[in-house]
Amino acid sequence: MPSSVQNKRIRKSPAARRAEIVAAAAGVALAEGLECITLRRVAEELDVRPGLISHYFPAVDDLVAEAYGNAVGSELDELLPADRADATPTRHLARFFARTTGEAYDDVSRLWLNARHLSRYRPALRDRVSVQEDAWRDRLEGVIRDGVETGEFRTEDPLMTAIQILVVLDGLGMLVNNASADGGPPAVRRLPVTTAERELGLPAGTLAGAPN
Amino acid sequence: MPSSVQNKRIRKSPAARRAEIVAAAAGVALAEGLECITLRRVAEELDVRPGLISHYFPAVDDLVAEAYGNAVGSELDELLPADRADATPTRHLARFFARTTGEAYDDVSRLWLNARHLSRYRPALRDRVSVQEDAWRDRLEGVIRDGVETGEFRTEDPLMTAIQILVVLDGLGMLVNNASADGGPPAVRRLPVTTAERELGLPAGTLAGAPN
DNA sequence: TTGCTTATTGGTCGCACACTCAATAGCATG
DNA sequence: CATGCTATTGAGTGTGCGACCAATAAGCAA
Repeated sequence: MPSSVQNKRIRKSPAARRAEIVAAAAGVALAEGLECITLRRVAEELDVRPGLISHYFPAVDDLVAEAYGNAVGSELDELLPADRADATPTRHLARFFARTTGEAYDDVSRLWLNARHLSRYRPALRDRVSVQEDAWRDRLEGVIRDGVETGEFRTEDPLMTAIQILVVLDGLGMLVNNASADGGPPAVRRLPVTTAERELGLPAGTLAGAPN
Repeated sequence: MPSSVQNKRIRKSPAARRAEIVAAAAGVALAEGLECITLRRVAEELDVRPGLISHYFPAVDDLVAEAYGNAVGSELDELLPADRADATPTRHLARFFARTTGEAYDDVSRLWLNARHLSRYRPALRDRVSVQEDAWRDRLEGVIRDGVETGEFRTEDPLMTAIQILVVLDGLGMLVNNASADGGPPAVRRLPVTTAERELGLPAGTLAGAPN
């Protein structure tokens, strides 16, 4: 008897099952895109019947929004941990750029691009994107503000600087599905770092390394 | 008898009909998005039967790519006319930014965003996006290069400058479906102009006006 | 006017989707 | 061990999509 067939029902607590569903949907979103979050696809992922997904998310749009928020939210925690007690703002920013420049970040770029486009048609998702946009901007602004206080950075408007960095990052992210092979010449890939160093009054190369 | 019902067939030359179909699809793409280019939707637009669209475009993906190329290509001609014999590079750039900053440009921003995401799934579209990307970059680089020659602009690397401007423009375009109301504070909306003036060694405000 | 080429139609097929709901069966509780 | 709650299933509905193809008629040429 093939072990892949699930002949016995597995009954879980609503909270656990719901979390499981969101996690599976987030995985699909990152790997294949938000429009691949379908009742059938997510159900298959968890080896349950599509009706069960509908039971927890009567409107699939809400699952899409939730999955997006989950994926992007935990990525932010990875990128700019909320409790940054141990390292300097400079090291935090360097870590930020090290990760956002890596190829592993492409899936995240794709997800942002995906979500920003799909927002056009799905109100629930649009709201979530706004929330995450604010969260990313606030978190980055916080780091910059800290750096200004310690004297590591120099900028008159931390918020504007944060926005500027994110705009450049988004602009490069637009190319992720397209850029011939590697994503263009190195000078282009380093545009976000260059922008940050310029706007923060840092010598070139300060944020380029790859610390812990 | 209602005039809206088409009881008599209208037979056109293949070239004319094909152009008509592409134009209609481009309109749908700009107004509603590339995923709304369906056999049924385009046929309705032209008051013909869906089968006719299939006849001219056996694979709908090719029509999508063609419609995108048509819309974005003619927008580029509007933005940066190929034969720029009459005005200075500065005036051309000012015109460029005047239009790209206007609200009327939002549909174009949406289309770029749309196309860049959809490229993930549709190879034909992906190729077209690459072509248009190159065209926009080359055209902008040309204007910058001219300006450097006349001494109006000052930059060591016209290509890199062009890319930088387009990246910022794309980054702002990411917000088009989302940005609360107007698209953020004025300082943010002017980011592309600010970037251009900085990178071209121009005094602030040089490119901000709205010439012819 | 007649005939012929072919642009255009009308109808159909199969697929994937979200959503609904009564029936079923895990499993905790007593 | 028996029972009740409810998580889970299975089956079905309706919609919109791309693709396919034989039949039809527009309009040019003879």
